[in-house]
Amino acid sequence: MQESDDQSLSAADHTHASKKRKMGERVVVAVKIEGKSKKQQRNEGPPSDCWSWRKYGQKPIKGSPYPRGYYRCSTSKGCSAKKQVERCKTDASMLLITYTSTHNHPDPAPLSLPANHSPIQQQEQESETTDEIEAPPPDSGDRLQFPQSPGGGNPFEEILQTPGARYDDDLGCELVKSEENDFYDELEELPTSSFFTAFMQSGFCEERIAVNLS
DNA sequence: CGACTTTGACCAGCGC
DNA sequence: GCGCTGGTCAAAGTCG
Repeated sequence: MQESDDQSLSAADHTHASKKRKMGERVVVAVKIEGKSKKQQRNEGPPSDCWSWRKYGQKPIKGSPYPRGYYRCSTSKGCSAKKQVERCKTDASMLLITYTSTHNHPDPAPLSLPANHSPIQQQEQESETTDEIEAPPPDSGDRLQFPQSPGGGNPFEEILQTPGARYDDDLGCELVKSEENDFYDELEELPTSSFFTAFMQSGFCEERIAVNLS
């Protein structure tokens, strides 16, 4: 379904290249979500970032109770941008979004957050809890609540410019806590890669924390 | 009807 | 070299 024709060219090309653990640049973003009803899990997903994403796979990840969802940019046909969404194993209300590759097309639309960003709507905390946590669906809504950056500035920059910065403080997510944290340890390093900056400029409009894995 | 999600299978990288 | 694991493919089903 996905790569057909024109795309299969590049796809076939980067299918090999991008297959497994060799993804070049990645940006990991930690996002806290408040509403966790099933409804929200279904209709809302990872923070909407201006682009539309299409899910193309989901896999249970070893060491994590939650599956990881694989999304591909569907905004533009030939776009190779992808992202992986998984829940923080220590805090189901945290989403870890890993962006790989860059969009090879301009912003889909002004997408303005303010417009359709009905702020913090997650009053909808039904009684259904996280019993069935599944990989969050692609972004479509904005009912996710993102932590405010302490400085009121760009959360990315916050981290980028704060070498020892950890996002758990602001998010209330104890990401760094025990021996399992080698995973998160990797997340703290934030080399300002060109990819990252490009990424930032390309329409990243939610408040979230980004971490860069290298 | 088109776009998207779900799900199982396949393939390739990595560690032992 | 083998097995494990992660990432992708592709068919079928669902939804608007």
